[in-house]
Amino acid sequence: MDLYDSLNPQQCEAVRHFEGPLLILAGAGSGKTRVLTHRIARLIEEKGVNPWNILAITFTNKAAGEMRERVEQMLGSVGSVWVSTFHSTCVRILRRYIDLIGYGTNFTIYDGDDQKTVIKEVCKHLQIDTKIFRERGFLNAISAAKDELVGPEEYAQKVEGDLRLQKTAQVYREYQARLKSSNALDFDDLICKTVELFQRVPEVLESYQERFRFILVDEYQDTNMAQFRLVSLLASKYRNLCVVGDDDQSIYKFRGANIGNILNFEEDFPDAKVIRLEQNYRSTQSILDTANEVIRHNEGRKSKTLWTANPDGEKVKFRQFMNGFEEAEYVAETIAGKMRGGEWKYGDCAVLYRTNAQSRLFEEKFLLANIPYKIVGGVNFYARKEIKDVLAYLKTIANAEDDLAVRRIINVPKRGIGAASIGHVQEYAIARGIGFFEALKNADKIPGVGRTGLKMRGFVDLIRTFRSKAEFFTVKELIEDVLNVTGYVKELEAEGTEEADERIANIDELLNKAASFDEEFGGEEESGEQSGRSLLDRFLEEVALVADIDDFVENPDHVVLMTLHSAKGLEFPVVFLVGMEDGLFPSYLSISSEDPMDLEEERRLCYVGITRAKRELTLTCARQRMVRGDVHYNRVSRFVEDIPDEMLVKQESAPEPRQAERPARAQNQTAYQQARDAFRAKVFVPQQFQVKKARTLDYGVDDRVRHVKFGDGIVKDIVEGGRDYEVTVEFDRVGQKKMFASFAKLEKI
DNA sequence: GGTTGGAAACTTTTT
DNA sequence: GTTTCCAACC
Repeated sequence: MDLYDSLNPQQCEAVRHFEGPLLILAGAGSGKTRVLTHRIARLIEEKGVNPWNILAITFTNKAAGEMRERVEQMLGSVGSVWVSTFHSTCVRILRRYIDLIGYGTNFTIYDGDDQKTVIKEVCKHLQIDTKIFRERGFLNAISAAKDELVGPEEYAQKVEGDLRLQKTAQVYREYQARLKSSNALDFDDLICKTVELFQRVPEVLESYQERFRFILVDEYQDTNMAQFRLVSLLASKYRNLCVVGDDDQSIYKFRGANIGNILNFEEDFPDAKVIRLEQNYRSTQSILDTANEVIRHNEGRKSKTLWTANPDGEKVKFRQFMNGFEEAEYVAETIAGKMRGGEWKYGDCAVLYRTNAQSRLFEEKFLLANIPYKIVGGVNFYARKEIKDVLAYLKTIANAEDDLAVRRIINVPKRGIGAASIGHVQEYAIARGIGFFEALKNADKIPGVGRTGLKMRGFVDLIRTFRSKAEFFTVKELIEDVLNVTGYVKELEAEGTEEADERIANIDELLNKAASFDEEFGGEEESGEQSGRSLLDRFLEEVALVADIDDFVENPDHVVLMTLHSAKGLEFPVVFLVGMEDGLFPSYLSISSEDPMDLEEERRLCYVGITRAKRELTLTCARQRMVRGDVHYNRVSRFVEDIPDEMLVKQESAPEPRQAERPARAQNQTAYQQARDAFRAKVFVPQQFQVKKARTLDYGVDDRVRHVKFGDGIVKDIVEGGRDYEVTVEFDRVGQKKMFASFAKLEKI
């Protein structure tokens, strides 16, 4: 058996380890997935462990899918090895036993939007002024409490004395009560309700302990307290727990990840074996040196130094630009240049940034340069309005208790059921302690509803019809039927706007996903865990737990744009790490935070970014950047300053590639190039004005001037400011306006 | 009950 | 700069 041939000694040791706790500290690119898959293969093949007894947990579906695939490649089918994410593992357990702690097993899962809706209603109900107490704050606090396994009651006890926290406790309690009455769980609940189940019903815990005799956890540095407890409970009987992680890549503290879980593993499991994987197989020496220099500045880490047998490669490049436009343009042109060279494909390149908002500039430039690209993240596909609408129909059909879904679609498309009537029904429902849909059935008896009751009756019948069809329809057929009967797509078609077209395209995409789901699971005999659950239920569940990154496929030939967080676990030959500016990355919040750990987390994020690169890495930044409409002047990121000069190729922002290519372009001006030049002119003119400060004005007080948007008017006042003139104009049509001369481009008439 | 315009919030990262 | 939300009108 050549299981060990391709492994280095440390990897071998990790694979060979059989029973007892094992901590694998795996540096970036050190082949941890390979170790995990080999370990699973060895347990089954050499140690005769029943695949049924193995549980492998990851954070994303993508990681889970990859691992399953790789194990299958080694062993053939591994149908019964349980490889899945924390969240879907918990859902599978809860679908089976959650009735033991008072929920229905057909519970729905609320996403972030749903949570926000509930919080809003709670605030209204408790008469909390959301101008003073922000909804977001409540949600964060509740999520943090759940991460720590603190329930509403315990929370209320803990916060005595502090008014703000007491409000939070009130909101928490009401929020949780509403979720329960809707038979819904939020993401955090999935974990903590599973823990609660295990603690309250020892028999269930025991059965899973028996089943999962060997547990492997990936990305262990990102586990929070609740997840840690979950794993500990499961592993406490056989203690065959193998965790893999890298404290230097812990970047989810904001989400409750507790870096202590990995740093203290040896205390929690004193007999743990610890193995370090320090050989990197991914990057060149230059890239690795850079990464080591950056992360070296962090305190409180398990010391390790990555090394590689790979060649030095090219030095890491660093460039600073005047503004974000030039930065994006440089990246676009550099990528275009690489394509002409023939050595690289689009798919080899990735642009990584700190915040999603940065993607727009790159998107614009890539469009103009005809560079195929894909943006990962931003608005999750399943969070889009049209998708949520369709899914709300499906949820209503599947789970009558999901109030949120029912209320979402009761008037979509318009049925003449307005907010007032909905309010009456809801009051009725709350007063009687029944669900919203249940109340709807009695609509004609509810005071204040009046004739709308008839329309509500119609809606109830509609849903009933769908329900009976759902018994024998595939998911795709059901969605199509909903769209046809309700006229949802027709309404969009009638709009005829670009936006409506995009929504229709998204719905088509959803139909495709439904079709492939039907194909994959439709014919399948319902097996153990899933028995008694309809295809529709399972579809909704799958859809509730996917992240945008999960749909990311490596092969297609397009440049990928994503946040540093999304990029974790991925690798690319050519990486552009953009926006390396103090205030953006590290973020302003982390710089001004009292807790130095916040800055360390940003530095780890930077480390993650650098180590995504296999062959070439370019760091860029801009001197001035538009943030929320106004200009910020940023210094070069301190992380770049951490890197010794001699390790970087620094180039000042002289735009030589552009000049070099000009002549060629002039000869062969295509339509798109003209369009691009026009766009460039449009974009850059205001920038020039800004720099030039409009020294002289060709109009004065009392002159008549013309404005592009406001029309004609009379100049009332001109005030000289620091670097511009503030002009007050009395317009004929729109009245008095104040504006800056360099932006307003007023014309004397 | 629906439409529209203006104000306000947002931008750190997400299963 | 963009999106979301709410109030005032139709």
